[in-house]
Amino acid sequence: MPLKVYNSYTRTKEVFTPITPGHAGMYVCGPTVSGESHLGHARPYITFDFIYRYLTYKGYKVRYVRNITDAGHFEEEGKEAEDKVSKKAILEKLEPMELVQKYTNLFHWAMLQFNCVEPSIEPTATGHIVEQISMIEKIIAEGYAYEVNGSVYFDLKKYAATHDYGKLSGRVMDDLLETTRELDGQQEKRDKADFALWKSAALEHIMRWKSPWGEGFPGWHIECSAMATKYLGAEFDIHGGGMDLQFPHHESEIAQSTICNHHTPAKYWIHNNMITINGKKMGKSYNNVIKLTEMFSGNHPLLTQAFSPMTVRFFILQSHYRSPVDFSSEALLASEKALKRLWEAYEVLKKLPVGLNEEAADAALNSKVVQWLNEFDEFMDDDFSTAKILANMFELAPVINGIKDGHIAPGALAATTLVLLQQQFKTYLEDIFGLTHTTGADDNTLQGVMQLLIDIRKEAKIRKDYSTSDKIRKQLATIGIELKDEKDGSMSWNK
RNA sequence: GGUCCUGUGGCCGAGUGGCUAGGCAAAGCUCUGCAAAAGCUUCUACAGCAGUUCGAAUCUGCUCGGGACCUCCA
Repeated sequence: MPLKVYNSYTRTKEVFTPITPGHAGMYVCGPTVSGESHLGHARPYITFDFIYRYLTYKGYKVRYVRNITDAGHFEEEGKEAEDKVSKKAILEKLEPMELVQKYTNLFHWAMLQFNCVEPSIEPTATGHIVEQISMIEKIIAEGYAYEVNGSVYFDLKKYAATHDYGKLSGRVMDDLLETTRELDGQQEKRDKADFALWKSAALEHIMRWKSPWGEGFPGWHIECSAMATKYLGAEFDIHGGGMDLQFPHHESEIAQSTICNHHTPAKYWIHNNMITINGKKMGKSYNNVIKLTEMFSGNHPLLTQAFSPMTVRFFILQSHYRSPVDFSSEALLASEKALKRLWEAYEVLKKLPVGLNEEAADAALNSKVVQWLNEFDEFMDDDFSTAKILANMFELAPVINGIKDGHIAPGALAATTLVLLQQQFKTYLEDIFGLTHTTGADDNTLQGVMQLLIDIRKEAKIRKDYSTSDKIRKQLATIGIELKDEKDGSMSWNK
């Protein structure tokens, strides 16, 4: 079955055909480490994590490059161009690199919480100044950039005359010339829409590098182009990022790389939609940011409780990556419960004994189960429809529980079907969706203690000493261990 | 103002022109010492108006609402 992905560049679903058979190169715009990661950041990195995992599952050897932007952003503040990192560093009284390290560490910590696989290469902008400078030199040599007062700008008008600038973001060049806001250095540009490749550094600027045009720092867009080119080549398979990066970031990347490498950089552009909060995009300018640390601790006015990283991950998986997702405590709570239910079914499934019956006693149920399972790949191949797979899993959960509880005969499903069921759940929940849960089952000490408590409780129940049996169950619940009486008189527990 | 997306049951969310998405919440029942869990059942929606069609949540038009981008942004 071929994998189909929605390509933002062509606005259609296309069959994924990698440039080099068996290999896939993917570049995803990483975070700007001038602040703490928030819930909004969770979306792209979880999205591209399951995309990465799925490509790997499909047998591709994937090179996943995700950068760290630790230099070079411009921000209008009054009339001066500023470097975001430098500015924050002054505020926090830290060395710029100290600040960058701090937020990089926090970002890595968050990714670990979300169980995101580390990228193959995680290049930093500051580590690739040389590459960026040489790329700018090439663009100048090609005649598409010009230097003014130590800054270098991309000549957009010249580019747009022969290239389709605005195709990715659906923009018309003439509109851009009218609407582009006044930015610092506007008067030295040939055209308002021209963007900076290199920016001359004012005296107070801390982060600065020597260049053929004097001391300065790189423009925002050039870093991604330079690093993507270096590690993935002039043309690579997938370029990903949030939808809000389409313009101007990705549009500009296309322009730079096309001139420099004589080739459009990426074959497929994949963009995830935003997380909104009460219908509004989460962002500093809206003052509605929930940091990930706040998410996990529940320490935020908009949160009624703490939500675990896996709940957030599951929440994101429950909707399509190209749909906007509206956050609320209520929605998160629903996800938390849903995940718990699904995971418990999965734990049950792992323990179901596989019989030897080749034939299914219940042929209708068997074929339905097989169909639901086969649809997993089908849905994923159709532009990563994770929500539909989860829906199927919830169809299967009653079947699993039914077998355990005896509502469904043990031989209802063929042995091969049960094995397939176990495999698919493991593959999708753990390997592709990247969900984890520590049950405590791997902790031998805890196992022993629990067995002891279960034995005591069983004895109490036989004596009809319900105050003791209830006490054990209640006390365990307060420390987060749930004890269940099974239908056959046994007891099970989970953390 | 320009460009584009979107409006699904109490809430969150899938959705191909015709066939029950799913989850959460709620109600009833079964099981159980009690509970939890689980199972079964119920709740059948598609902003409004008009059109195309044998048939539309799905296509077209208009109206109303929400959002994104146009500026740093995941």
